[in-house]
Amino acid sequence: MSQEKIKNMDEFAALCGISRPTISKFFNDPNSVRPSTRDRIEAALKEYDYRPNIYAMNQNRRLTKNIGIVVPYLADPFFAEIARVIERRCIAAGFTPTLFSSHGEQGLECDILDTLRSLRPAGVLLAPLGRASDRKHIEDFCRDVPTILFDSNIEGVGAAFVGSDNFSFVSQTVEYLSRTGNAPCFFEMRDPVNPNANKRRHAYLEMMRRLNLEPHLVKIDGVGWGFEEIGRNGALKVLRDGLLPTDTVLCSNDRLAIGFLSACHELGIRVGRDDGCTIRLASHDDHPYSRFTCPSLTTAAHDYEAVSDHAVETLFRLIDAGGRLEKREETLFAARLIMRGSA
Amino acid sequence: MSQEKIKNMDEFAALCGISRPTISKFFNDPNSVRPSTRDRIEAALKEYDYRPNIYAMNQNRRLTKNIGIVVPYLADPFFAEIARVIERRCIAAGFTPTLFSSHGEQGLECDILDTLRSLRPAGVLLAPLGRASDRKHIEDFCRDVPTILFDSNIEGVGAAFVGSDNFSFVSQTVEYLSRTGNAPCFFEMRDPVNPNANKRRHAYLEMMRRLNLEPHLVKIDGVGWGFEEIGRNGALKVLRDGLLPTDTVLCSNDRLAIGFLSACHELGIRVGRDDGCTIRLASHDDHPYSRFTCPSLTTAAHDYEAVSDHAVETLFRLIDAGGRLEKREETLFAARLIMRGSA
DNA sequence: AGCATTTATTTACGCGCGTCAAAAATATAT
DNA sequence: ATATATTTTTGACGCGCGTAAATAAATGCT
Repeated sequence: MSQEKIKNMDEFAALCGISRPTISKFFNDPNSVRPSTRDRIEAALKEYDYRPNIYAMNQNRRLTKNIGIVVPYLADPFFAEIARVIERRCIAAGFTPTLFSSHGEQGLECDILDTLRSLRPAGVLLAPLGRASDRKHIEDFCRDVPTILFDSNIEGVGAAFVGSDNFSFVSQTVEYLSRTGNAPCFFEMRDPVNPNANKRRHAYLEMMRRLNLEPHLVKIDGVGWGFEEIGRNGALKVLRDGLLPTDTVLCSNDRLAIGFLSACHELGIRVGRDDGCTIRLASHDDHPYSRFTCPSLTTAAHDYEAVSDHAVETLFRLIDAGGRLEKREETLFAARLIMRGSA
Repeated sequence: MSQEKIKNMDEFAALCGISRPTISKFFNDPNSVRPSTRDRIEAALKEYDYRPNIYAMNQNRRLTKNIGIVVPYLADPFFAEIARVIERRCIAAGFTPTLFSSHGEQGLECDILDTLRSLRPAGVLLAPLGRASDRKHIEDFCRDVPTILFDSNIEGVGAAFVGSDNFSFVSQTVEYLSRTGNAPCFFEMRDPVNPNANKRRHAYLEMMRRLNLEPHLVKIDGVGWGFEEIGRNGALKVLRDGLLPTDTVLCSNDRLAIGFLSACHELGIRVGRDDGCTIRLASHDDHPYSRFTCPSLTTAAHDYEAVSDHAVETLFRLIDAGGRLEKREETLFAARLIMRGSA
């Protein structure tokens, strides 16, 4: 490999002995040039290892190969994991994904969308903050950029929504817990940011009604994204004050449950189905860590693969269709109950 | 706010009644134009909400405001957390950070560095894969782009390295465990990707030598980034086969320890200092979840803040200095022992 | 008011690349 | 070999913006 550094396509074209527009065409699609030409370019590519400036390309292409991925909080392993899967799918499809985290803040979410406009992405996969989102800002963005929402829905915004069916989650856990022991109370944050939390509460209430059981909501205080800490503190308070209405607890999500487990351990309360256990605990999400808690968490699992796949495929379809779908699609995937040690 | 959409600086300049170069100057530094001019521009900004295309800016600026952040595996909450802190620091300093995850793969790490060249970043904060990195590729990159390495060091590469002092981690845990009970064995992966793992093993051996204690290395099989699973399987095997040489275990890192705890729970082995506990377990990193394990993990904590701050500050200094430092700096931060329930 | 100084405008060019139309070269078919 | 189709080249323009030099306007000072 030669040492000289090539800084633009003109230089590279000169070294190839081929005109720049042809080189440009080649990078757009190597099969669009004659095989002999392609070979010459690829040979030169080995020799000088030049790469076109991707951001300069994007400035001019009708349609870029960029995809924006936005999640509300990347330090949450749930989003980290789903972002990881989605990112890989995009790469495999020949796109250049760029990942952004809103860090739980409305202002940053808006900034990210503004930055994304500059990127001229072919499409965007957006998991909005939810209640904390600036709806109008997101609406405006979606009007200009082909966008698929995932994880949390904002009614009517974006070309499609792909997520999980919260009723499926809660109905399975409630049914299972009720069938195998006492009916659960529902443990949740008083003021959840994520709209899924509200859907889950409603699903719980509805399921309890159907089963002719008395519902109990246990609402705990706390704000922000430190759900484990919030769950732990809430559980400590509830347990110490004897406010738990049942021996069976259904947490709105796994991260709260992880905090709950931590509180139980601290108070010497054993959780699970075994003899000597006084509390059963179940939850929702199948968080990457819920397999490793002590006891392991019984939970309703997202179909991560299906959600990621379908979100990405829908986006590709949207891009192919020129940025518009016939009508807004909403796809919800059912949960899978995973029985582990905690209930 | 007016409805018309402004798509470039020319249009915006026309609407302001101010020349484009002046507008450009304003966006570069609002204080570089006369206050009255600034007011007019800011008023127009409210009216039409225009934002310059950041990627077009970067193509031409001598020095961009871009910063690249690269971590080896973003689904690891440790990196997610440190990336989060660093990202926020950069934003606060007026930079535009872009976050990349190598997903544990050499090929992707190289691709990311190539993509980063196109971004023309003012600087890059890179946590390399470690042993799995393509050293030459990274060296070449660092020659062209001002880069600070963090988390794992590659000798002689980059303008500086900022990380944690592995000896400080291990010496504190070994000393503490030995002082308060039996000396620990060292539980680790047979073939760790992260160079810190090797440093920690050496530190363990050295500390045991100093304390005149017999060292025991427990090496477990497994590849990839699923450390909890690897730790769990390794622990299950070791515990079932009675291969554990001591009742005190020091894990190379918290994620392995989380897996170890899970195995202990499954086998009915109680971990901690209380009566009835048969194993003490400690570890390193102070992983975001180690506070919530059951029992909570005794561990040596990174000084996340210090590492992030110093990495970012060093990068800013590097940028100010035009991309070169007098000589390569290596800064290691000491660990802080955090005594929790597990040992 | 007159002069020096600061700030803004004009003009023109550059960045690295996409894209288009017309002309030239090459390949394929007859 | 000739006509036709395909591919490549040439040349020119555009994207959205930075930047530099020369000129014009506004401001500060005495």
